[in-house]
Amino acid sequence: MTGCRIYNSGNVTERMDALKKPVTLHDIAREAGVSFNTVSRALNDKPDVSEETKRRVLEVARRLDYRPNRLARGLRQRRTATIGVVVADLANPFFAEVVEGIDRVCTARGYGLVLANTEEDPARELAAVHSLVERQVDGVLLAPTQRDLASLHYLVKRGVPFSLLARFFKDFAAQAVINDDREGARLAVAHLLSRGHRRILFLNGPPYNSSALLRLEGYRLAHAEAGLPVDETLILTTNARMDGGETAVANALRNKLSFTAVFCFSDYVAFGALRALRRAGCRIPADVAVMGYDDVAFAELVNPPLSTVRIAKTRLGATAAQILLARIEGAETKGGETLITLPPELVVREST
Amino acid sequence: MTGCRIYNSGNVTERMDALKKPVTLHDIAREAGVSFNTVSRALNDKPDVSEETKRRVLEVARRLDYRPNRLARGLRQRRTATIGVVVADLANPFFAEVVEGIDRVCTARGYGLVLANTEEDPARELAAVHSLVERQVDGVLLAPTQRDLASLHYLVKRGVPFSLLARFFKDFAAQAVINDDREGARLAVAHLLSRGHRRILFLNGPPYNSSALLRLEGYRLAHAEAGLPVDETLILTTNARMDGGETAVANALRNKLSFTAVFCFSDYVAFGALRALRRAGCRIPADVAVMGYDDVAFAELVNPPLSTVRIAKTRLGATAAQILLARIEGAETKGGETLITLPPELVVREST
DNA sequence: CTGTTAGCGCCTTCAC
DNA sequence: GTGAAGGCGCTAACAG
Repeated sequence: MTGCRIYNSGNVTERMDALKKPVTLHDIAREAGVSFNTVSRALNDKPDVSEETKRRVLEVARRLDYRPNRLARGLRQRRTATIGVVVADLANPFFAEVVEGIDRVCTARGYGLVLANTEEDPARELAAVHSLVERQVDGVLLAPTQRDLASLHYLVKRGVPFSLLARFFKDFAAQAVINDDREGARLAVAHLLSRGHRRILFLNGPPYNSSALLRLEGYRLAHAEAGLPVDETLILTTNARMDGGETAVANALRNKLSFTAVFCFSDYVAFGALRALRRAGCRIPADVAVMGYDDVAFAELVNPPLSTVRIAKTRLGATAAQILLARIEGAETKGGETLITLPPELVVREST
Repeated sequence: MTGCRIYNSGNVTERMDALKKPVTLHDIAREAGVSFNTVSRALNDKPDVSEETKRRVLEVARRLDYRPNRLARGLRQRRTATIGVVVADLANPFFAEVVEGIDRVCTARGYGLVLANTEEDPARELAAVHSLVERQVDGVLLAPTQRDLASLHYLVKRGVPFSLLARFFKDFAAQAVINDDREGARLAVAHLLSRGHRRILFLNGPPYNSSALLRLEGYRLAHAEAGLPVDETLILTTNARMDGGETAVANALRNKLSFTAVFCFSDYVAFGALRALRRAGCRIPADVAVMGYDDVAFAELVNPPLSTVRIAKTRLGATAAQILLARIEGAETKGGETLITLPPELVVREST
């Protein structure tokens, strides 16, 4: 609080201006005895300025603790060194880890992050994108709800570069970093089948979600490869949250659906499924086996440790950030599609 | 991609300007046949403008899909309708849930969030605060590393309102929303003592952390109330992450430290402890009981379900956001200290 | 009720 | 090498 106190001795006005207007280029210019844009050049390390004045300017700037106003700079330069990140649900550790990867590369390269949450609501997604564009972010990283293309259309219309996180569109060319969901699901289901399971409940995500679609293909493929039929009644749609898994399993149980294993859209969903199963007195994996997807940090800690499919989550985020920054800093116009697919990895623990 | 395609028919320049400069007040003004600040007034719903022109302006704005440039607005108004959030670790579900609470009230009141991660590194904390101030955020919500006061001093010097999340300083007056850590720890340890445990390993956080300090007091208090001595060798310091709990327990076991229960600084730490214990073949709670703190969503899912102390996490975040916004929108200068303490709640599950 | 004027703080172009 | 204008897009004063 020392900086707040107003001393009677000395120049009171001097003392107070810590609270008032921040120091600007003009203040430095006056103090250093040069014009205010010489200061600008010195601070930005531009060529046309003598070593001597540059030194003096930097010294004064440091003494006055100058901080550039990024709004002004952004307004002038048309770039803000910030990127917008739109995810579905921060409470889901999957996204938290993806954001960590994003944060790592962005911070390292001097970019700030503006975060927004959609809760899988397309209206919130569009609102978030609008808000980010209004804030003049240099680019957007987005896990789209996929209910519609409104937010993406808006981004291309405004010429804002973006990359998709973990999801992509078949009929809309865009950069995206995804996981090989079809293969991951195939691995998971093949594992379950190899353990002798024949009735595998599939708690999938919503059909407009590209991961859900591909994982369904993987589910079918694994069955086909084993020469086994698929019972369509075992394929359920859930929201991608814990409560989704919980209610889906509770319903399945109540409806006397018969199954010996459940494959979940995500670990997060699987956690809910575990809870419902446990509550119903099922032993895992003796009565029913459970598989998740993502390999979130907590997957190995739950009871029993969850078998799952690992996605390199921080790498996914980091990669998406890298290709986005490359596009931002390279040729602005180089739109085009780049689909980077990360390999999934089967992780067998004790729930299967 | 439709908006991207350039048609040969029609006015090509017209078609392309979707990619070029965004529409501004001037564009609307020209189109609507009024002056550009009449547009401003109409859009901001200012009193001095006729219903008729307002209607027309709004119509044109909507047709052109106008979005205000928030940099320009912020520069002019000296407020940006964004608040900065600085947390220690997004991978820790505790912070993820706190941020959810913050997000909820901020989004509802039209504020955006700029997020930064410190990883408990004071240098990163200071850098984050600098960056936020440069971006002219209207206020900051901060979980300080507490290693020093540099970032807080900077905020008061610049006159940026802020509130502290979950931590506070004894010798530095500031708004903060915290949990009653002393009481929470007392409840937890009393519970353990009542179960007959006499040698309770305490995996505390670092001593500069206010929660760690108070929880230590609670630990001692519970012992005192029971008329029991405290064995100082049972009090360990860990970083506040999963790996901290894991290595601390591993070391304790290797050093043949004798204990029948372990009380952890957080659920996150407890998860690590569980892992180490399990690896060493300990049965929980038969061989050693484990308690966490926070009651994170996953606490009830781990093996065995974790006894812990509940903090109202989203409420903590939401409350902090509310008092911050109140200060921002109310009298700017009303600094002062407000310490809001949320009550903890003992949650007994199967790990004790 | 509406238009004109003047910046917010910074960077860029163009003179000197 | 340095300084003097001009303007990014917007809002807030003051005229009319």
